[in-house]
Amino acid sequence: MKLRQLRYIHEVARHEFNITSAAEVLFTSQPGISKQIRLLEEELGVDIFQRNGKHLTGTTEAGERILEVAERILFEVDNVGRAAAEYRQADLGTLSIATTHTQARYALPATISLFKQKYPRVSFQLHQGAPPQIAQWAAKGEADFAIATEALEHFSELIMLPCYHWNRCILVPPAHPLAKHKKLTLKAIAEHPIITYTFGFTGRSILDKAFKTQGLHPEVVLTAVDADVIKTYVRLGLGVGIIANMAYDPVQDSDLVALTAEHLFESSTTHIGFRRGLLLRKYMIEFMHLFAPHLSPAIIARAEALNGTADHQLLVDELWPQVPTL
Amino acid sequence: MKLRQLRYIHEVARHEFNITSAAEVLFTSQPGISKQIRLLEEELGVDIFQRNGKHLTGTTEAGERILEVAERILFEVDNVGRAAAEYRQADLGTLSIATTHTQARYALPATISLFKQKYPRVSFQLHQGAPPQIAQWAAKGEADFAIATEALEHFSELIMLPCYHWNRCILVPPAHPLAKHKKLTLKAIAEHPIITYTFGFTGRSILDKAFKTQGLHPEVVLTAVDADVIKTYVRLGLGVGIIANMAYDPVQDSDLVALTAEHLFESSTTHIGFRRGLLLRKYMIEFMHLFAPHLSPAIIARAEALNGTADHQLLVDELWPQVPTL
DNA sequence: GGACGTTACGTGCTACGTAAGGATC
DNA sequence: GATCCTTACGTAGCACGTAACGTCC
Repeated sequence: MKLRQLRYIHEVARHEFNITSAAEVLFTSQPGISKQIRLLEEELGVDIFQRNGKHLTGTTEAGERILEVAERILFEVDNVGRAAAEYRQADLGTLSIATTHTQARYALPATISLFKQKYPRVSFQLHQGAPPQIAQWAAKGEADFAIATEALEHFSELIMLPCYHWNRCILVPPAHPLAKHKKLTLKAIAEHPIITYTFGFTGRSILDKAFKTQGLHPEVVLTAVDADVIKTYVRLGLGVGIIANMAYDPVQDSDLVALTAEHLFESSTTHIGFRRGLLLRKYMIEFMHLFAPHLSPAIIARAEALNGTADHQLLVDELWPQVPTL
Repeated sequence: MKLRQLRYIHEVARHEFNITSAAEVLFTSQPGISKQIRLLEEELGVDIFQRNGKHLTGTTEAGERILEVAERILFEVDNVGRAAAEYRQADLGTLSIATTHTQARYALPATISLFKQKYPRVSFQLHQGAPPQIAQWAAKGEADFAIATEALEHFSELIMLPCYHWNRCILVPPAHPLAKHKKLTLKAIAEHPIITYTFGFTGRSILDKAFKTQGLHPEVVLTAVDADVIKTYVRLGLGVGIIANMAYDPVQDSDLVALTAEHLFESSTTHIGFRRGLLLRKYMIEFMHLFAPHLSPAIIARAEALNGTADHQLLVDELWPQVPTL
């Protein structure tokens, strides 16, 4: 068994069992891959791929399991590279973050700016996506970190740490009747058309829960992935915006009125997640610390050591009071 | 990076950084290993081993981390082999169990006998050792299963499942004053010299705790790893034996009197543990099931999926009532 | 001086790419 | 007919073993 063979079967599986396109990505010849796959199958004594004549159509049951393990091996091989890079040049490397619009636009810029200043030689990548996709990127090792408020908790491959709590505000044009309210209620809000986040984004689930528990059924006229779109339609008078606090900019959004809604909704918590077993470079730890100061290197090391065991929740509970609220 | 190179550095590290002896074990030449190590270090851009002139003296800091990851890779490579073997010939393979004397002598024979009958083509190995060593064997992948009552809980690399609860009995010669007691007390026992298990074996810690909480300090005149030695000295009249229930054989030990001590001591629980991420062959799952019938394939699959996460304890709690008492 | 690691060198294996052949859709 | 995989074959690189050399203790 060779690492090369594992790379080949992995890439072929990723390319819907098309050897030709896998060969292109791997910068090698198609017959080479074909041959190596055969050799591996021969060595292991089982077929990995199902074949229809000469065409690969899928994996065998054995292949399924072999591919899972192969994926872990390739991930660990990357870890060897990271470990070596750390001691070769600690300030050189890559940092790939998968996150949502809200984080990328409002929460991360300050941290990234600081980070780039401190680690100019780290090649920084930011990938924007929907929460489930973000989680998957991190789980598959295609991104180092996932930063999001939703959908991370169901990936047992990810080690999750709380970064900050936040809540929402209500956004209306100055002339809107709600703008005069001293103390908003859910009932008052629910009487107007609502513009807020798409389901599955930026704590939308908590928002729905709040209305539901009071038996309210507001009319949501528009949902968007990002606050900028929401603001645009609030400006057009289409409805009342409900956005994350940090998405309201007192200067740029001075033509809108923001009313606190912290007493109306349970706060949400944004988490950072990384794949179990990911070898964390020093600059990665530093990045987490910059983004969430309570995540000290020592705390992160503990989270790594616990590695998702039963005690992880204890660590999070211990950490909880220190998590800042935005 | 090649798998071969990882095997080389792993084996060299295991052989106290002696390339020559590693070469012997790997059935290859010493210069070959030397060369490959150099190539790997060159490729990674860091030294893995510390050198004093031409002699290897230890690992570098980077090497330490690289070796850790390499070890995991090699373990996963074995998993690929296991996965393939499973589908090639499901009833062919090896099963290596690390356990203590007590388990090997009293708890396991019945299961092993059944297992060998059902899987005659599985090469079965049993390694006896002290609990910490057993745990380490399983954690390092040198044994598939660890079965013991003590010292397994502190290895986070192991997934542990409860097999059975058991308690102790008091063993005395027929003429001994305790033999007439209707209902034994700790105090009565503590007045006699005690012969029992060595600390760290077979639930010894629970035994000590029971006496301690009553403020009793019995004189332990002899400790042994196994009940056979204990019985021998009880027969010689050296003291009162305290052994595991299952170690008393009514036929063979008919010259001794066994008095139940279940009301005196907290019961102990024997666990089976396997390394996280170990690819379990069907016959391995079957073995666990034979040994502990409540460990059904479905339960084991759940334990595997939880993989030591926070929910593992919940599974164990759920399982607890079904764990038999011997 | 003995054990150990490295360098040098010749050999054989093997992974590769190109080209040709066959199967599938 | 286009796409895709396999077989065939020549080539280049590389890992290996032996032998010779240098180094450490």
